[in-house]
Amino acid sequence: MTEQRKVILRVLANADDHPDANELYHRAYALDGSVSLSTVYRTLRLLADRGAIQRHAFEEGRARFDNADREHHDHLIAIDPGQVIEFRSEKIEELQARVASELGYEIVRHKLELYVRKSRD
Amino acid sequence: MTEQRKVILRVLANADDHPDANELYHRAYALDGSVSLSTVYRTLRLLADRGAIQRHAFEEGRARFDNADREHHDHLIAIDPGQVIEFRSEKIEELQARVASELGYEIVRHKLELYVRKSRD
DNA sequence: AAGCTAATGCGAACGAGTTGCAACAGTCAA
DNA sequence: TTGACTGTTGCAACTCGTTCGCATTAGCTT
Repeated sequence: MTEQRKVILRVLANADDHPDANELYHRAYALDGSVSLSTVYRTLRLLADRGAIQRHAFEEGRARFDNADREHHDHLIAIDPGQVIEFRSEKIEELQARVASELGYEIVRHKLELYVRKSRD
Repeated sequence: MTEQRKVILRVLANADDHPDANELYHRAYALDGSVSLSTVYRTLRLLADRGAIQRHAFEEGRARFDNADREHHDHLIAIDPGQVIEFRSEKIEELQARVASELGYEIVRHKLELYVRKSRD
């Protein structure tokens, strides 16, 4: 367990938003100037492969990350300011499982993303 | 309306799977050797911007396309053979709208992907 | 302290997608 | 039919996020 990994893990643990690799690199670099972007990518890949963190591929191209120790949630993505909000609907989860099972499948994982804008009223 | 665009449109119209840009390029090239990859990308972007076709960003990185003249549907993706099945659940659509509106948003578009495997029973 | 392995930083390479530019095709008016 | 104007094309060079090769270094073990 190297110093760089410790720093990256600390940054991840303290992140309550959904930072991308570059953002994580900058936060880690601020704590320890010996962290490189390659190491951030390598560590993220390692952790995601082991299921220790969650990798999200939203539509913007780059990947975003969050801790996987929390319970499953879906994402509501505001398109103008690029904000990401988490939510969870038991009913939707149930219905998804039903749809899959009616077609003869069981769900391994799923992704529900609502791209939204503030409703004006 | 140039010859190249006609060919690309024809290929898109005949595609009942979800091909990516490169696959579409090869299919178009087979019909007309004067089609280039740039033009495929440019045409896809044009059509997607106008809503004439649908761009899907699944987890593999590259984008896949299908005709948008059909009604909205979500995707059920079998992970071992890589098959993509379309479905639609009115109830899920409703619940999504409710979740968003409770948080003060309205849905612009959404994406629901169920990654599944055949259920053994 | 020595030695071995695994992790690091750097820069170069990757793949999907975009873009600048000069050449070209379509369309329309005369 | 010609010419001219506008939009589209192919090519190569580029971007951006991410990965990789490699020589160097850090972290454990004895």
